[in-house]
Formats: sequence, C-alpha cells, structure tokens
Amino acid sequence: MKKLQILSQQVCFPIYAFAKEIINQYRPLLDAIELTYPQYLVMLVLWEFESQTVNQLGEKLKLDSGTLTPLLKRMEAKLLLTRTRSSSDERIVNIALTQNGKALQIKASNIPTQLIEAMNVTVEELQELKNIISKISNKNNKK
Amino acid sequence: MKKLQILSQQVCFPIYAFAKEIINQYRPLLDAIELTYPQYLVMLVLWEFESQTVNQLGEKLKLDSGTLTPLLKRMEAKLLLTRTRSSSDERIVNIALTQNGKALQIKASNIPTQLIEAMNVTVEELQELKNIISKISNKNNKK
DNA sequence: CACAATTAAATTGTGTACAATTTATTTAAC
DNA sequence: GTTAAATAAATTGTACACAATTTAATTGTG
Repeated sequence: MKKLQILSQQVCFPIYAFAKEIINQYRPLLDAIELTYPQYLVMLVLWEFESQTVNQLGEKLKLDSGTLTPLLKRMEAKLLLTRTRSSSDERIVNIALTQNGKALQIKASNIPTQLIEAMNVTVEELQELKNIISKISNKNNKK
Repeated sequence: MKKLQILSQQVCFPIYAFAKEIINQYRPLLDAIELTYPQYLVMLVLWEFESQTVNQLGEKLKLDSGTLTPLLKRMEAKLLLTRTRSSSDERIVNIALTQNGKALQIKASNIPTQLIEAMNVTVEELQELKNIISKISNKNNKK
C-alpha cells in the first residue's frame, strides 16, 4: 500500500501539474488581449452562443456563481460583456457580449494555433489525451 | 480558423476541467484528515524524503514560494511540519515532518485506492493518461 | 576584502475555485 | 391566494496560484 503513497507513483499529480502548465502556456498569449484563462473560456462560450445565463455558463465551464459572479463583473468592467437581470425572471442574469467583446474574437483567432506551437505538441497528441479523458469522464456522467 | 474558437473543439479545456474534477473527488477523502490537495502533495513528498527545502518542494510540486510559504505556514500551524532556517545557509528554510505529520501517513494510506474507486476508473486508464502526458511534457523539458 | 550579482524565501497584489450561507424571486402545494 | 419549497445569483470566507517586488544572505570577481 505504501507504494501508492509516493509522488512519482501518483497518477493524478501529472494531470494537475499539466493543467497548470497549459494555463501557464496560455498566459503570455492571453496577456496580449488582457484575459485570464477562465475569462477566455467565457469568451469562447459567448462567441459561440451570443447570450448565456450565469447558470448556463457555469454548466458549460464547470464553475459556480461564487467563481463566475466576480469574474463576470471584472469582464463587465473591461466592457467585454453586459450583465442584465432578465425581466421575465428577475433571478436570472443574462450575459451578453458588447461590440468590444465581439471584436475581440478576431484578435484572439490565432491563439489556439499559437498555443499548440508554444506547447510543442501535435493536435493529434492533444486529441488522444482528450479522448482518454472523455472516456473516463463519461463513465461518471451517466448516473 | 473560427472552428478552433469553439469550446467543444478545445483540447485543453477538458484537461483543465478534469484536473478540477480530480481535486473535487479528493476533497471528501482529504477533508477526513483535514488536508487540501496541495497540502496532501506536500505530505507525499515529505513521507518519501523526510526533509526538504522550500525550493526542493517547489521543484517537485511545480509551485513557487508565493504559494508554498503561506501553505507551509498553515501546515506548521496544524503541527504537521516544522519550518527551520538552515544554520549553514540562513536563506534556506528546511521543512521536516513532526511526529503528527509522520503518523498521518497511516490514516492516509487508503486514500489512493478510495480515490480510484470514487472516480470509477481503472488504474490502467489513469496509467494510460499519465503516459500520454509524460510523453508530451518530456518533449519540452529537454531544452 | 569590498561590492556587485545571485540565490532563497517572504511579501504584495490580483484572480480564480469552491463550500456555505444569504437574498431575492418564482413555483408549487394546500 | 398564501405560505413553503425550490431556484438563481450574490456574498462570505478560506485556500491556492502566480507575477512582481522585497529582504536577507551568500557567492563571485576584481
């Protein structure tokens, strides 16, 4: 049993470290458009779906309102998006892109390619990684 | 190019989400011994190496002193470890386990097995994941 | 030997991440 | 139709994570 309590034997630590490494590789690219990685993820969703509730964003990005509310307020302050209470249901806050936010998509368009270059990986390798993760994740989502 | 700017096409987001998922799966197990995941990683290193400098811990865990200093102070407050300035080089702080810290290894011994059970994965799947990550990571470490 | 360069931690400041609670609104049950 | 249950965000509090700077000690060079 003791063998499982050694860092080099850990199977989860490399994933934790690799996820951080990815975010660190994104950092200089995202600095150029003044976004953090989680903020960039919000932009990806909004570029695709135009308008989203806080809940919808949270489901897609696996983040709760405790994380999203302040994050979205910072993005609102940067004039990237608007936060508007729904008139039909005052509990819901709708997040929508501003012109600024929409325009940013063009400036960000080369980031995916740049990241893959910076990480010195092939799309195939990342795809392989993605496949294994989704294989593992899906087992638990169908409960 | 636009296709690469869609969340579902992102290859890095699943890794980011999966890393968080792992930590969330660890949480209830680690709550029982009052450790966070990064604190657990520190314990793994110290169970293996007995004494480490802050730098050595940082290299192994890919964390800097800005993260480690307050984290180690919290662990010191919990009487798991001691922080002692090296007498031969006053810049260096040595981290060593207390009896409490050593004793915790036994209480933590079933966590790896419990985690794999909780995540509903096989060791083989995690090993496969680890292999791909190390294949990718190693390409960049030999510069 | 003095002093610049380097090194090791600590500090400061910003931004997640998430549990737990709170507030406000809506829906459901009686 | 009023109150209880449920829902959506926001708030509060704790703990990373990391860039940038600071502090203190050590090493290297002339």
